[in-house]
Amino acid sequence: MKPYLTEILNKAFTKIAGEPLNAPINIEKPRDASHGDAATNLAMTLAGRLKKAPRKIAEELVDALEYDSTHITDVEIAGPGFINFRFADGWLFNQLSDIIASGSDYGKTDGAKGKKVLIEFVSANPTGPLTVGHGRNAVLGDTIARLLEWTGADVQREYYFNNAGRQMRLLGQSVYTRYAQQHGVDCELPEGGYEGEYIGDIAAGLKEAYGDGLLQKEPTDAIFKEAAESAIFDDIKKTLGRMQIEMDSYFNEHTLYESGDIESVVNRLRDKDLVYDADGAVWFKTTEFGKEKDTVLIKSIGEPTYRLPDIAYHINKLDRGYDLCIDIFGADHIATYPDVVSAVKALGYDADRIDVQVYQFVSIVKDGIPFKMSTRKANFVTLDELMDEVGSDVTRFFFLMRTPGTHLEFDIAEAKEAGEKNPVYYLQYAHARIQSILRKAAEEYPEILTQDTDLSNLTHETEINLIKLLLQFPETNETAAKHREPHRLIAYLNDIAAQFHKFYHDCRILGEPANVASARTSLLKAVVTVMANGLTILGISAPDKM
RNA sequence: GCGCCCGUAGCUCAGUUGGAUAGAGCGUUAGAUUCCGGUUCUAAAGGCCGGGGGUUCGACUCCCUCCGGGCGCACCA
Repeated sequence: MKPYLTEILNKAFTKIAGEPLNAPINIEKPRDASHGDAATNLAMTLAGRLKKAPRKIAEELVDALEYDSTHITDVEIAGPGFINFRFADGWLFNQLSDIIASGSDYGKTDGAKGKKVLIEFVSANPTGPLTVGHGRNAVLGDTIARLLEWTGADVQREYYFNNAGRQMRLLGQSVYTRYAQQHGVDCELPEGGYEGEYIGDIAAGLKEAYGDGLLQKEPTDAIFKEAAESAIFDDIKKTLGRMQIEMDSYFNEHTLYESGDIESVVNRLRDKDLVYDADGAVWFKTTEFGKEKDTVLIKSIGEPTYRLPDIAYHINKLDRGYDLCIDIFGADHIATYPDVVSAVKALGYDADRIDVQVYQFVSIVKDGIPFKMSTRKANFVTLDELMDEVGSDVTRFFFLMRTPGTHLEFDIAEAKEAGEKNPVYYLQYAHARIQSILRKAAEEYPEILTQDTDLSNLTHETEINLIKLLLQFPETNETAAKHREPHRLIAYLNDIAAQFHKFYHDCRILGEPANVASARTSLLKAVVTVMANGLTILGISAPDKM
């Protein structure tokens, strides 16, 4: 409907102004249904350009407006100069048929068609199981990816990790310690070593495979680190799988060294006179980009800081030809990405192709008290533990229901008892209930499966409102994808469920005349389509029975 | 001290690129339905949108300032 309204408004403008508009027209759904189904503020925005009162412009526009009465039944001017439109029922019925015909494709748009997108998320180093803290990142990243896919983008999910460095060294040594202890050797974890039980499990695995054959090895021997990395990564992938998340690629930071990308970035920045040596270290002139201090890229001991591979990684992604590279970052990384953007820009890339989404931290409340999680100290709640309690659907829903930009207080106890009172059930229940009605309707009215349905039997206000709501699904997906905010979709599905229940209350199917039952059944097919498609985007199941 | 995020109903939160009378859920109160599926619906009460300035036809939304909370400001990742 929007393209149509835009078209007729453009024509009307040309008629009254003698020139084309050449400006976007804002069309939105009024908050108050009494203001119609769509409204534009065009007359108000034109007040300056035409040097006339908004209401006067609105009158001229409406006089000049030519519209198809099978689409629109009413046009009126209201308030300071809004032009309100009311849709024709016949048009709504046609749209409803389209929804049913589109089925599992309904809601897909071409807003991001042809775009190659790489979305990097999770990216936890393999030092331990994924925790509730990683959950928000993982679920947000995956759901944003799904939203972009529904708007036509070609999306690649990538997990970036680093299996070198101090933390991984400590991890290997910790495995050695447990391995030795399991053979009766009296030794202790290195300072800052990993205390989690899973370290013992990995050690036990080595014991089973090699007996005591590894006791002679040094604690720093690669075999311990590699065993740990492999076991932990298997776990991480399993956990992600339980959450319906599958990565397309895993990118090891190390490859940036092997390929020479790291060196190349430093040299290219040096060529631009943005890098210099001082105090034995290599510095990036971030003061050129408005920062108070320059930033170390390579420490005096010759090891790069994490910023350097970060920059190289982003250059690498852009060189791989993605139109858009999205990063899902926790709030603690908020200060680092400006450096990456600065470097990328300085090297001649379009920084708009990098989109960093920062979400606020999840604070954990366990047994009524907040506590700080630490992977090293084994003081955490794993995602697996959480899913054992509440399942994948509730877990995903919990992380998605709020704006990414605000803090999420995750009360473990509340999530565990969430069960029946959790809002996700409101959506799933609506879906299951509709499926049940459809099953019963098919039994009672076998003829509606074969006959054409006359949708004009949908006359109740609740029915019409429901159709109008269903039609907002594609736009909701567009908006949610554009803003990278899945919670908008949740809010919409909530509206759908509520509006359906209103319908359920007002309009019956079983026991009604066949023509009415048939039309209402069609309506419910469309509702169930939107609900199922919406839940699919969220990665949440849409059960037929509960 | 500097930078970023947040402050909306008793609680948890929405609020589309600045739009018309600021919404929902939970909780409270009063009703309806007892049904096609137990988790349903309707209504009421509840608000100086943290405070104060500014921008304009119009501000929860944009700018400035103050207050309050969180996070980040390493030759750690």
